[in-house]
Amino acid sequence: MHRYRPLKRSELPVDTVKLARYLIGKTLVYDSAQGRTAGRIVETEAYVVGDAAAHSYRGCTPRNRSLFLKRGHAYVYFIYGMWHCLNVSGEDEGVGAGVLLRALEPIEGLDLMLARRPRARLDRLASGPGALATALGVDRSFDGLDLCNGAPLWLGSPLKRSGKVEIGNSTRIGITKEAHRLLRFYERGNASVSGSLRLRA
DNA sequence: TGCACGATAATCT
DNA sequence: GATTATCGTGCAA
Repeated sequence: MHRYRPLKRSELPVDTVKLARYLIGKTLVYDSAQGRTAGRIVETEAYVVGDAAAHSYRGCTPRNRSLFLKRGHAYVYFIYGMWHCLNVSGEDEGVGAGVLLRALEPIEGLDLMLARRPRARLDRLASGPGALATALGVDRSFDGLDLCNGAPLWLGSPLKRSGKVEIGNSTRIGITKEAHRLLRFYERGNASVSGSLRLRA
């Protein structure tokens, strides 16, 4: 069995950038009707206050209101007509900012993830934000969910693991505005980080 | 390994 | 009507 426990909201750093870095190495668990899928978070991006690339930049709208919930809530949006992306709100209530979860290293429920993404290699089942949401079965119905309050989708403590984990820092992927900002965090060398070799070095 | 490209729909202006 | 925080395929090297 794997040993991890739900994180309390009080354990989450209050600043969105700190939260993005903090979440690397933590776990994300979804207890669905079909069973549990879980993974180790290996790639995140921060979308901060005053950031033109952030969905919250133009203020609160019906679509992005979950980003304005206090830290630890899910913001799920649909993009490119095909994919869902899962974010964690990062600030106090009324402040719009969040962390995009970009990749997981699969830990539990690999068979279930594979059923949801039949063509994926095992270490790439949840590599990339759209793939991550698909592998877990996350969609818009999860929008606004509190991830720190006993919901079936939750953030968990890290697994014990030997060796030191180095956290890399780079520009964010797939954006045009504020493209120079170093707000992407990832576990160096982990095969489940999205993209090519260069992006996980 | 590294590009280009097409599929596809909600949201906001 | 423009925009978009993507993925998988296909082809070149």
